[in-house]
Amino acid sequence: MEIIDKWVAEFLIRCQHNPRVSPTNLLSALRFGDSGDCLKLKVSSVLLDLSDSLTRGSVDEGTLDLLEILEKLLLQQCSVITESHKSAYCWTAAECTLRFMWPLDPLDGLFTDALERIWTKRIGFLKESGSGLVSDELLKWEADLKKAVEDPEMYQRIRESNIRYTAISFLNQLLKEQWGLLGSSSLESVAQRRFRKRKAENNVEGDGVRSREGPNGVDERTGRMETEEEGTMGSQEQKHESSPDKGDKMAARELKDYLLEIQRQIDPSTRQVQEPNDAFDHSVNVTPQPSRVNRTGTSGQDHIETPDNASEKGSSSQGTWSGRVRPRLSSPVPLNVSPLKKTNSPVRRPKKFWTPEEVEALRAGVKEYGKSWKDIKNANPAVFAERTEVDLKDKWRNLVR
DNA sequence: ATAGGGTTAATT
DNA sequence: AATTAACCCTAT
Repeated sequence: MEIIDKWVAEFLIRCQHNPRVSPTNLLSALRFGDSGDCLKLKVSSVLLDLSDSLTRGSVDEGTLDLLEILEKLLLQQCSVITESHKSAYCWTAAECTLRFMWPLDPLDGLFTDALERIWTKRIGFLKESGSGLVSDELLKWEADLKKAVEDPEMYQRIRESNIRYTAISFLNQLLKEQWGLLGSSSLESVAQRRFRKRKAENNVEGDGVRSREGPNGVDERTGRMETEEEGTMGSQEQKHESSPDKGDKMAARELKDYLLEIQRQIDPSTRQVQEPNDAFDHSVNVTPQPSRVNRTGTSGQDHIETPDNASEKGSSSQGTWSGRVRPRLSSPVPLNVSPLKKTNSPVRRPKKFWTPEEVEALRAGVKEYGKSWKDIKNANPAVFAERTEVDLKDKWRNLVR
């Protein structure tokens, strides 16, 4: 797996909140192994998984797994284990046990099984391996829970307490801390470094290098690309306040190129059959159809919210990837928002006839929701995976005719 | 997001 | 040439 793939994956994990791109799809598509590299990527994905399970409202033994994995990764990174991490683990373990304390008598249900599985085996293993997650708090819980087997009063007290809330609070705190500790993604860091360098070069050579702007003066913002990271470029100067966002624009555009490309590979709904005029030799077949890439907001961090213009043709952006081999992904067709040429639809979506199932689902949908095509589509996402809301509307128009 | 007019390609 | 299904474009 190329390093740039890892970076892009990491970047996506950190900033994407596009529901159409499932992280599990992403990670399996990129297949990274067990090696000690790309730690940031792995940490990011574990955090994302934790985040996901929290939004699903599940605090279970899978959460314990994730916390243990996270500890290993952080140790490889030579980070310290934070208090929130320990507390989150401790309270999650307690919550996992509490879940089996529904019978009134401790010996009735699966409580003793859970005690054995979680506290004796799992945490026993942690103790053996000298894990930092074994805190005093955890040991106290272990003692209390084991005592509860024989002490009905203790059992009742624990049984009625709200452990879950505390566990979730600590998990949230842990997530917040860890995302913060990660800082900029590798991709962003390199992009920053590159455009800084370019800015420096441009300032040395005078004007000249400026590639022209699109016909419609682009108005793009690039969010917080300026956050600092490891001082690898210490000697590069800091003093160029003039034209501060020029480099930002170019870097953002490069990032966006990558994101569009990789998103097309990952997101099946933007993938189509092989284009006959495809001039590239890469193995993946991706129909260039930028207008179809659905970009839902990226939660405040808008690195890539750039209304594109047609000016980024090959020759003008020469310096961009100089000296670096662009990975095997093909170049996306530039989004064309030029006022002169309003139609920029290189290909028409291949015609696909409606199946009886789809028609039936549409009929039922209209019956239930009326002409709320969006609702109908959302009600049966699987059936209508290949249909847009407009498709539904058009089909209905045909049906009632 | 939806409605409605327009286009494309297949079928008659 | 007319009809039709699916798809595209744009104004609201």
